[in-house]
Amino acid sequence: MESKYIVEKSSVGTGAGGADFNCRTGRSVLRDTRVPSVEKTGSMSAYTNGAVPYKNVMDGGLAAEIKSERTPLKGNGLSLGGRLLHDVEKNGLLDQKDTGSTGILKRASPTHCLGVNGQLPGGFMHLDIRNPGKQPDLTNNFRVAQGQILPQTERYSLSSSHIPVPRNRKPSGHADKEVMAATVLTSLSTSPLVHYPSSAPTAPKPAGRAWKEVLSASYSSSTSGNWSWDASDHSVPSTPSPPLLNDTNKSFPLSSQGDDGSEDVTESPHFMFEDPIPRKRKNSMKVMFKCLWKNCEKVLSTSSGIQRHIRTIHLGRSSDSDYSDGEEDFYYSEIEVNMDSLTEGLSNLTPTSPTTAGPPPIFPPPLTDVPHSKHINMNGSQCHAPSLLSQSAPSTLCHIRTDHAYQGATTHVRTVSIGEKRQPAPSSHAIVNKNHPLIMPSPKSTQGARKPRGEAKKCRKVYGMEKRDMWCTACRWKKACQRFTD
DNA sequence: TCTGCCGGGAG
DNA sequence: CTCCCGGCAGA
Repeated sequence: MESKYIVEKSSVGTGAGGADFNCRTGRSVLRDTRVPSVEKTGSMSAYTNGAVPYKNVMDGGLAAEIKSERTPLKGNGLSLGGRLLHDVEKNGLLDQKDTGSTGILKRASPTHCLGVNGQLPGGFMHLDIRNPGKQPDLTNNFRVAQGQILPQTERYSLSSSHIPVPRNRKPSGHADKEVMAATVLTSLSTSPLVHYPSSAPTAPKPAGRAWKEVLSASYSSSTSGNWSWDASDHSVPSTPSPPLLNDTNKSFPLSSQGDDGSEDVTESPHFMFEDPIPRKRKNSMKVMFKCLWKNCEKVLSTSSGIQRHIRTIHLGRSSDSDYSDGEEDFYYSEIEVNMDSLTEGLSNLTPTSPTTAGPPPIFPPPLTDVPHSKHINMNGSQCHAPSLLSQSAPSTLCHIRTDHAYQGATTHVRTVSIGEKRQPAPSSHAIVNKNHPLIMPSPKSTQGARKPRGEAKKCRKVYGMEKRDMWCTACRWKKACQRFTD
């Protein structure tokens, strides 16, 4: 067993890292300690093929093997001896599992699922993002993601893609210069993304990876252009065109070949680029920077300005200090403002929406075709970017779609058996809560209302432990007796 | 202490 | 999903 897992890991090229980014929700999957399912649903679908079915077979065999071992124990009906043996066997199993890198899997949390490679479904991010206190986690997760989600051999592409909030980021004043420089570079070339196929050093890049590189570009500010340009300095820039990644995507079918389980996942890489995004922007369009802090709709024309605003007003940091840990980046977004109707445009940017009610700050979906790189991670990775032509689209579109995708990916239709009176599974709560956060009754409301014990003798009493196999299933499972109901 | 069964883990 | 079991709480 141990060796099997080792083989699996090496064959795939990643270890527990992929496990941490199993963005499938639902108990069974998150709890599933088998590597294959994780890889099927996680990032690996974009990078590997062929290994997954093989591993499933092995797991199936393993399960069968265990089962067959246990069967005789069940049969003898002796609780004590059987139990002891059973426990020993269980311990053995556990020991084995411990060698299978299951611990990390168990810790996988939906809120840690990041759209690092733009493939992960689910609407988790905005949950975390709302809470400023979570930001460090967020950044750490980014780092973890960068380090683990990719096979070793592919990390080269991430050398400059330290997407997490850069603790040592240069002060925002410098950032503007960087932005300017990057923009100039960008304007000299048609689009940095066009170079991806030709400049790829080795094998074709899956879209996910190219996507990461694009993300990295916003911080490397070297050759790949910068999406976070400052509109105040450039009236009509030749914006780098994210949609070109779509072409990259098409060039490499590998990136889109996903197995069944990751269909919703593989859909994501091109979420940003589905639209034939217009490279030419109207002259009247101008990028502004909008504070996303709840109830704060401050819009400034420069990123440094908005960062300063956030830093001083919302984060409570010293205004004269130029220190920035980059956290401000999470609290503002670039918006594209039609200067012809600036007022009207801003009125549509209500940062909150009924479907995203929650603590501040709430991040509306990106309304611009040049979203801030980090916002691409947060919002874009979970939803198809709203059509860039539909600037007037409701700001809730992203979240709505996210929720749909989330449901589609998990689709928990809990079937409650007749005798079963338990509450819906927690996972169901989670799903419903996402859509109806305000009207969900508290799960606690029904707690404590334990079903009163019935008067009828149950299977246990009637048949006794000796004839346990005559018990009803529920009794055997220590559930509410279905045979002798009250 | 026995018993029913809820809640949750494992596969 | 089935199967199992720890542990709570009523009898």
